[in-house]
Amino acid sequence: MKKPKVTIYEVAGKANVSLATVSRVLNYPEKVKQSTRDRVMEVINELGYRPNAIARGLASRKSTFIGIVVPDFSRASVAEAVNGIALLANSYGYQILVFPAEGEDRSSKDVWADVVASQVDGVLYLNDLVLEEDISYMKTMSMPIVVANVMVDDDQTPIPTVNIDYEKAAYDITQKLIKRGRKQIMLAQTRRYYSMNQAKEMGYLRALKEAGLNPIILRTSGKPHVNYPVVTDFLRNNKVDAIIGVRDSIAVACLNVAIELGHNVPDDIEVYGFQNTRTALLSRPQLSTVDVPTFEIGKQAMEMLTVLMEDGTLDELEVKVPFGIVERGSTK
Amino acid sequence: MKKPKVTIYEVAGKANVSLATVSRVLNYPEKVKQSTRDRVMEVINELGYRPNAIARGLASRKSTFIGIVVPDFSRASVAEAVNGIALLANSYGYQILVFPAEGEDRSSKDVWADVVASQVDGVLYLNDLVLEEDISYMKTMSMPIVVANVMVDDDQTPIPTVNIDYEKAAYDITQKLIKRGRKQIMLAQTRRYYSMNQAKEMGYLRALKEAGLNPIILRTSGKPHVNYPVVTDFLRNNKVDAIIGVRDSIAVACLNVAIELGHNVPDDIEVYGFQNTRTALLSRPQLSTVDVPTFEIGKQAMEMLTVLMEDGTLDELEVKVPFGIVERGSTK
DNA sequence: TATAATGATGTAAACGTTTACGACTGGGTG
DNA sequence: CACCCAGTCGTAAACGTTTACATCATTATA
Repeated sequence: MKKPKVTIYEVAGKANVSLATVSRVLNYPEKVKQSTRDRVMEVINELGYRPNAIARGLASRKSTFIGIVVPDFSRASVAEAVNGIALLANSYGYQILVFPAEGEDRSSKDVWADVVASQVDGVLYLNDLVLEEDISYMKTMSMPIVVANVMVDDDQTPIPTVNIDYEKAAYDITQKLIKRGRKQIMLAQTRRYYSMNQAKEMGYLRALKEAGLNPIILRTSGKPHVNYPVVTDFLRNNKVDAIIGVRDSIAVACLNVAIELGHNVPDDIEVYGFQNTRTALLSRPQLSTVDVPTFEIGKQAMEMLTVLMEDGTLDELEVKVPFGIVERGSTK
Repeated sequence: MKKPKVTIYEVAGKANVSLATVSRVLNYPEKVKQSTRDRVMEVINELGYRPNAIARGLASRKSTFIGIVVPDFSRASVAEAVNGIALLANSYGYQILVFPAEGEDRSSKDVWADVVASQVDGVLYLNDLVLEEDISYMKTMSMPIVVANVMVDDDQTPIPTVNIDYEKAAYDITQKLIKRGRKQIMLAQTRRYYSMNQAKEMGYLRALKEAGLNPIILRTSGKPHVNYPVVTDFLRNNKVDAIIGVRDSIAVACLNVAIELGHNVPDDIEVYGFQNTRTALLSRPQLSTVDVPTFEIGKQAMEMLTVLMEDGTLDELEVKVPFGIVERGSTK
């Protein structure tokens, strides 16, 4: 039952070489002669030897661990990003360590303290609810960090980020609606402050201002069950001919309410969402939405992190991956 | 910029004690005199000392790491479970290491090899697509493992699992439908083999058999865009008065198609889903579904793992957490 | 043929902890 | 006063690697 871990010593012994040589065939194969390399590899396979990652980390002073600090895995945007990260991390030989960021009794301070204690080589920050506190911690850390799918307000000490241009995306869809003659365009915004949603609002406002239209903004929760009554109430009392939801789920809620109140979608009211999640396909009519390539964002972020860890510096501090706009039944 | 890591030596020096004492105040505070303990703690805070987790792991021969092997974070069931795991792991002082299980070029063998190399103290397996190969690996490992939200076919060497009784859940809702007079009850099943979905099918079949009814099973993909045409086609050619989808998303797809074909939900056709995800709230009518407490499952699994790691053994090898059935507009 | 350069391997010191063991106190016991 | 014991603390050996440096063999150069 108990399988005694096989160490580098036993491999060395059985292969009649020193442990340094074994280490070398693993890390710098070109530095050891073909014949001995083969012999060592054979023993390694025979014994099923796997280097102890912990010891390796200690000796080499790099852990080959990267940390991801994440508030909530069930948010579609982070889950997909994690998938992208995992894919790349693995092929680069990095292991992923998870730092949950949203416990009741867990302060930013605790989280970042854990991060430094864990000796990770780099950190990916995926918290879309951006905390000022976190930002300031990140700035003082000497560790490679990249931030994914978060807007960090521009500043003296910039932090590497990757995301899409949410401002422009919102601007684009708002403008589309305007061009189709819509005048009362409502933005269904979250109550809580999310940097990305703020960016969307800016784009929305910019487009409206250019067209000389007035904004109609409803701030509500992201949770469907508290959503419905609020939206229903709002839509009863305000005349609206288009709706942009900052998330697909919010947009779908609005869409459903609109239909229930007797409006026709998309004839009376057009609806756009944000993200292109699975839920966008499950509404009737299906939801038009901004396609955010979250998986791609995760991959990009990981890519940036690896070069940051290797070179210590980055050419592009802020990469924007392209977004798409997918038109479905909820718009014309 | 570069912050030199502070080690236990510096703390010891500044506090005028040996490094052993510092280590002791961290690990066995009761073994050191109050006054020196205070003094050491003061220095620790002053210097911002954090023990190097890697070195600690090497010396103590336990890593305080646990691994989670996960196929896909974007599946709602695993994302929530991970949240639960993270919450508990943290309060127990464990760090979470991620082992992605579903790369194109990654075999089970690779995954498990990584797991042993990483020196984790225990493993949580969340792959709902259960691979025979993985199971057999798990059985040979000497490591504490618990499997969450997966049914492992009973066997000589049982593996600790936690999930809900999917068979019974399916049985229960099927029976409810039968009692309400439904005769043509269709099961919308996944094409791919998932152990849990298999269990649902068993429960469905059992209830039908007891009532002397014939099963109507449609096997299709879980993905909405390939779903719709298949379901549409099927529903055109088969008479059905109730539908059970093995996932909420599938159920919603069926619900939408049914309405499009002119049926009335829930009068002509009742629909049940499985999982109680957000999407169940976003359909019209809202979806009745089996509530699977995934978060709770994750917590339980982590709980079991900790006792397994401490004691090396478990009283209950198979815990079932209670499920609920939530009735909404899609059923009567 | 002597010497330098190169390649292949071994030796041993790190890396930052934990922990068995031993040494030193001081107070209670007989 | 001799003894023992509990409470504290320090010493030093692990833990399993990586890697600078030393060593030795081999080949190229003059």
